Formats: sequence, structure tokens, C-alpha cells
Amino acid sequence: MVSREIGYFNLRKIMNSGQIFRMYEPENGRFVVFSGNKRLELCERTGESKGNGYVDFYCSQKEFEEYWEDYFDLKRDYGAIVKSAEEHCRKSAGINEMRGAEFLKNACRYGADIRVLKQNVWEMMISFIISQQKQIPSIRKCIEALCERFGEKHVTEDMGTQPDFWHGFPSAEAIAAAGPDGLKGLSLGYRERYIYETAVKYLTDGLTDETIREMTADEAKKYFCSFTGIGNKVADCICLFGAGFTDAFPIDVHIKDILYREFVPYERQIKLEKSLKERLKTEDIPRKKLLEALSYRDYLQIIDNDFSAFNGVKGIIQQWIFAYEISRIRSDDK
DNA sequence: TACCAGGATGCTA
DNA sequence: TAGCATCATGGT
Repeated sequence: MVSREIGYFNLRKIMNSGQIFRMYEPENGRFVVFSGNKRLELCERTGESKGNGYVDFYCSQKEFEEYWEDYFDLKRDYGAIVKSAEEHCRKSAGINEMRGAEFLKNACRYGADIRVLKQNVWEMMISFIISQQKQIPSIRKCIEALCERFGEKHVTEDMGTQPDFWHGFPSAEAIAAAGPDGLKGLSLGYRERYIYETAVKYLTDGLTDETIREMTADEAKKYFCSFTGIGNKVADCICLFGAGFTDAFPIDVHIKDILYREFVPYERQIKLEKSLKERLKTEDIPRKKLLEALSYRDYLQIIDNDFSAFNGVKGIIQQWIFAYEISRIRSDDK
């Protein structure tokens, strides 16, 4: 076991932040993480100094240093990111009707202990292909079903409250070998073809995490987009959560909502809404339609304008505002 | 029943 | 390049 005192680290928030789908909390404060063909148990304990806590990693020192330390992004100084975010919010308060700075400040307070995980590229490709047009619980179910059918079976070493076996994430070979119809019955819908064709191309190209690391962020994103079923959003998720490009900024419906609501000046919002009402000849504009009134380029422009202070770690800020947003939606549901 | 989900694709103009 | 319909499936 490896025990570390770590600041800015909250496993429950990481688990619920939407970046990882194979993480569970079988008992209060005890977590299990699956990555490829690895499995890790962790426990959180309250630390002596404020903001820090002890975390027990149930693995060898070697495995911790070779894999999990980078996986949990533990070498990065998250305190420095928080400090720069606070400074940015303080400076920009008053600009853009204060909404953006205020939202960002609250999002950073909520999300600062969410580490952006460095998972593996292949697992992120398939996981985020599955994620499209699905809710997070449904994504988890599909991925787990995929693992059960195609993943390598492992025996759990410490027999006890846990099931005595688990499955790793399936390899591209296993999925490709199953053929075009091999994915049926997993509730994947139209994504079956995307996953199968991605597995075949992945093998044909001989893709590895190492070849991606030799690319620039732009090259990697462009390359991921050449797979059927991977567009801008999914490619950015792979870049951020799998390839370690921390400037990648996935734009999904929640991020669009945030950018529109908090960062588009009221004057522009009024104009957009007015023209949309005239065009659609109705006063009742669905939120989705409103968010589509801005193009992908428009959203990129907003990010360029309002997040340039975070160059180098923009993706981490994205994850914090995303997690903050979905936590608010979830508490609204209650 | 209708609508939505951490979207992508293919067609049309 | 933008706008639009369509793509399965499960959940509310």
C-alpha cells in the first residue's frame, strides 16, 4: 500500500465529474478504479492540514510511480491553478456584467479538488464514442456490458465483500475479431458501427499512446476526427482525458449552455433571441435551438476571449465548470 | 406521449 | 459553410 497526503483531491467528485465511467464507491470512502487491465482500490482519510487528506493506494510503490501517480495527475500543482483562477476572476470582475467571473469563481471553488485523469487513448476513444446522445448512467452500463463481453477476465486477489472477478477494458483486437455484428445486444444502437470501424482502423493504423504523444494537440485532434463516429467534441475528450493535452476544451450541450448563459453579453443574447423568434415565428424557443444559434466557431471564439488566461490548463478549467454545472443540475433534480 | 441525452454523419443549398 | 434530418436506446 502507498499512503500519500494530497491536496486538492476528492475522489467522490472525480468519480462524478463525467470524465471517468469505470469508478465506483462500494463503501463510504472506499473507491475502486478500473483502467485498461488495471484495477485499484483507494481510501480517503482526513488529513491534519486544511484542504489536504491522506489517500491510501492499494498497490505497490512501483505500480504507483509507474502508473497511478500520472493517472491521477498528482505531479501537477493544482494550488497554482486555483491561485491564478482567483487572480483572473478578481481582475475580470466587472467585465461582461460580472457573470462570467462570478461563475468561474464558484466553479473553481467547487471543482478545484477534481484532478483531470490521464486515462488511456483507446479506452477514451470507445468510451466517448459511446457517450454521444447518452446520459452518464447509461454510458456506464454500456461500457460495463462491453467489458463483460469482450474484456479480459481477472480474479480479485482479496476475496471478501467484492465480487471475485472483474473484467478489463476490451482490446481493439477483441472487438475487431467479433465482426460487424459482434456488438449487438449491448444497447449501443447506431454506435455499434462506429465502435467496430474504430477498432479496425485503430489496428490498421497501429495506433499507440506513444504515437499520439509525438503529435501536437492540433494534429492529434485532427487525427482522432478521421475515425468514423468521432467529431470535435469526442476528439477533445480523448485529447484531454486520454492523451494528456490539457488545453483541449470539449464543447458539449452543458458547456454551450454555460458559455451562452454566462459569457455572451446580454445585448447579443437579446439580438439572437429576437431574430430566432422571428425566424421560427414563435415566442417559445427551445433551449437547444437557442444554443444552436451560435456556431462552433462562435463558441471557440468565446473560449479564446474568456479563457486565454488559462492557456496550458484550459481543459482543467473546462472540467471544473462542467462538473460544477452538472452538480447544480443534479441538486436541482432533488 | 414527447422529449432529451458529455454528438456525428450525410445531404442540400 | 451553415442548416437540417436522421441515426438507436433508455430514461423521465
